[in-house]
Amino acid sequence: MRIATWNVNSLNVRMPRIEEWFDYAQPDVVCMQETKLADAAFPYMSFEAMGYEVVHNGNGRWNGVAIASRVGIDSPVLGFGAVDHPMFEGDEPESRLVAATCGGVRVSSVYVPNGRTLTDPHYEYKLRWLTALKNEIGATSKPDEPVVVCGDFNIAPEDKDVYDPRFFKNATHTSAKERGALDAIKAWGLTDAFRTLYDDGRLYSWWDYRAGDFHQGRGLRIDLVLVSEAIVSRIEYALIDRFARKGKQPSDHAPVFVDIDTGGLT
DNA sequence: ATGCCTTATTTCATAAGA
Repeated sequence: MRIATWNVNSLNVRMPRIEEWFDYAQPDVVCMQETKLADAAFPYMSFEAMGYEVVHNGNGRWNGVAIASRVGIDSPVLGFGAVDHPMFEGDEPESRLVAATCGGVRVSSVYVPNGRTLTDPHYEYKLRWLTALKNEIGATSKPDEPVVVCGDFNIAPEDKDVYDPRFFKNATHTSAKERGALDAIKAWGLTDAFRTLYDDGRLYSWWDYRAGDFHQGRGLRIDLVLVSEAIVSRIEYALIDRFARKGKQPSDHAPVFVDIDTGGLT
């Protein structure tokens, strides 16, 4: 089973690139983030035409997460179901989490809040959100089950996941508290699947649109596929597909996918 | 080894992204 995560940065704008990518990458499950759509506006028929079912959690202009699957979508849950969602400024809950069982694997598509700066209220919100995610996973799954939590974490796990650690020292996406919150999620029983196959730096999943950052190798690895132990032993291949970051109207994120042998899981 | 910000909306300006 090929499972991917991709921050598409507007599904409307990206649909041609998404259809291109589905066609040549042939993913079985794709977790998308930043669809920037309300549920009613989601182009379900376009995905059906490609052979995918979709569950989407979106309420409009910002955020929005989805799971597209051609191996089934069972028991979908939109947002935080098992624990109170982390409210921010009294607003409606933001659309940053959706989960479903696909091909015998419990899959979550997550879009972790950006945090903005270390002194911005959104930074504390980001930390609260990560704690809520950890609690949600713990309340809905067991570590010995096949679990995949993937998405845009807005955290670079290590300095080698950052093009210039000096620039990002004590900054959002790299701070000790953020990495600690990610480590707490991993400590439940999840492993960064990409890092089981690749040790090198400069393997980024996001590059700023500005200043030719992509072409000059200035990026961050912030899109992660976290997998439980039952999945780690089944990893066959993984890749960050930089091709999808090139060309006409790309997202600023590249898709990341992991191939796992699901024989016997379903 | 590719092309020098992009997106949506409360649109000709602003907020957000990471």
